Amino acid sequence: MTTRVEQKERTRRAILDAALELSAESTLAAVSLRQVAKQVGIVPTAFYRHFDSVEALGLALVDESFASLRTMMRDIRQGDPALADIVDRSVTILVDHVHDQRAHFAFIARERGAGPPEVRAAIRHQIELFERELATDLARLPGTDVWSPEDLRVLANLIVTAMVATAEAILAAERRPDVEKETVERARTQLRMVLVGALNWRSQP
Amino acid sequence: MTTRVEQKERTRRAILDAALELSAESTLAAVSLRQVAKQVGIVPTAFYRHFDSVEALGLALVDESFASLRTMMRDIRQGDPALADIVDRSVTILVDHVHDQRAHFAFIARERGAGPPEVRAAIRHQIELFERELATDLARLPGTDVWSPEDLRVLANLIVTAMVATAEAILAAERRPDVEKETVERARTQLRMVLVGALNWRSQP
DNA sequence: ACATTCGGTGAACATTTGTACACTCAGAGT
DNA sequence: ACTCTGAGTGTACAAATGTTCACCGAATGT
Repeated sequence: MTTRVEQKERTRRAILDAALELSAESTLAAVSLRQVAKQVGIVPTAFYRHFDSVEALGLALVDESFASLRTMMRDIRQGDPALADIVDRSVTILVDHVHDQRAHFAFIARERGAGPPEVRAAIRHQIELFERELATDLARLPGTDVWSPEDLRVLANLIVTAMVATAEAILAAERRPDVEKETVERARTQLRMVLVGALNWRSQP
Repeated sequence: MTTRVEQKERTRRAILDAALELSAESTLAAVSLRQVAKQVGIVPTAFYRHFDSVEALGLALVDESFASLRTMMRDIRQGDPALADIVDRSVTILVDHVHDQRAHFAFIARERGAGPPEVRAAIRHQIELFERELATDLARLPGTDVWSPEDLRVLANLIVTAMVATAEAILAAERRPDVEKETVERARTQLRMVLVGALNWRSQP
């Protein structure tokens, strides 16, 4: 026995999952409404009961994907800041979440560059918000009080860029643990390099 | 008066340009053979005289795009290494080339994440080669003699990642000089931060 | 001068696409 | 009990897709 809203939500989920899966080969822009419908097991026209278009579907997926990203961010904040192993912990959490939310991360990585303009813009905006949050987090770290707000934003941007690249590399590593381990180790080293740079910032020209 | 090979080459170019332009809205994966043909002004079947498929076209575009990237790399190498303003010069050259080869850079940025798997792989490979070249360049800089080859690769990867992100940001800035200027300034600062980190590397834990 | 090569043509095809429209029929509100 | 709402159905159609095939005609090699 199923209530009406339950059933609708279930179908909606099925559509989202189908789109996630189908877009994995290339792009959401290359996914047709009919493909999604077939995969879900509904008739094409029923799609419109849930989304106005495939693009609207894409925007919903962006929301969903970044919601899981925020969960990750919360996890990272969860620990003692100013801890020595903050780098290791952050990278580990990132890796775990990429494994956990593989489809979502892959979706963002793909649609960030390709994908309908609106979707692209939405992703860009979310990443920017992300950077801002990281910047305020960094401001709470000891030793950053001599930093200008702009430099903090610049640093946050660099870190986010590196982490996005790391996530993409992990996705590309697919099921090769050795490659992945190398990627993770690289990310840790890079973060440390950046931190060394940060700590010595403004002490030289 | 046109020789036969000339005419063929001209049509080939027209196809490449059309694909570059059409794929700018979303992705090459979403571009149909017929769209390309129509844009070029040839009949769909004539397309096959030049490429086996749209994917093959994509691979050709990857080659072309990276050829122009190598030109840029050569320009950067052209100057006195170990120069103090090496950062400024490199960033300036990057910006110029992004403007000059806008379509190619945009193509790579898009198809790197989306696009047919083969195209993705080709781009990934080229970027890796790029990293390697940068690593050997870095090895020639003074002060890097205490670095391990692995750390050099890691550093090169970080720099390339940041530069790719910078190029993407410049493309996203479109025709807004203020945003672009900010982006460029950010890239310079980031490179300096990374260099500060690099110079102090191994001198701390 | 003549035969050949080959880039481009044009018709034809089976599929797939997005969307419109009228419909059913079970759960929800009264 | 009775109506109403709305998710999902089924049919239909014009448009666009990739690929095939036979064909043309001008530049090319001999």
